[in-house]
Amino acid sequence: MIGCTLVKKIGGNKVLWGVIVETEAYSQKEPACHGHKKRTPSNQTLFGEPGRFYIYLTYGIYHCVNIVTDKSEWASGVLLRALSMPDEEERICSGPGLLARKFKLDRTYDNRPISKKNGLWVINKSSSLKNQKIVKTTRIGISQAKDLQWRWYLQSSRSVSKRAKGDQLPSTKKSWSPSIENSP
DNA sequence: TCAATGATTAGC
DNA sequence: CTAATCATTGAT
Repeated sequence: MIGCTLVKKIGGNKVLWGVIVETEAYSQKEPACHGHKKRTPSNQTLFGEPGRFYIYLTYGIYHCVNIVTDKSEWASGVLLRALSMPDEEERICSGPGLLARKFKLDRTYDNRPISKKNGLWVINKSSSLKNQKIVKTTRIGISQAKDLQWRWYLQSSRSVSKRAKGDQLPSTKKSWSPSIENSP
């Protein structure tokens, strides 16, 4: 999903968009996944059709946006952790809660299929990241299965929420940011 | 390190 | 029913 553009329709003919630069994977087979134990009304979207948004409230304050993956009856998804937005919006979506806040996404968007018709969709623009390095590392903010390296981020992006140990973006090097190429 | 904040769940 | 937990964030 890294390099894909998340797009939300806002009002008549305007859209809000940003490029996904950080993600995490979750699977029923490991204990950090919401669907690891059992299917409930709150996590059922995760067990449903792939290609839908799974959105939940966390810590009472923030929402997190996921894309359901794999197959029905098997809980798995990708958490969108950070977006890079055009121009002056740098680091405004650097964390899953901030991302959901900026795009005003909540439970009303839960279980919606990814589609332009529904006002929230994703476009594959990952070819714009040609020759760009993707860092693979451990997930953040979980208490179980901390060892799995199921977090990925675009090394050259300043919008990544938290960098892996030892991975500092040199101030001399120009960071990656979205261009017209990534626009919907 | 810790508080804010509320839905959800484990346990009785 | 109650207490603990939680895929977070921002401030210290």
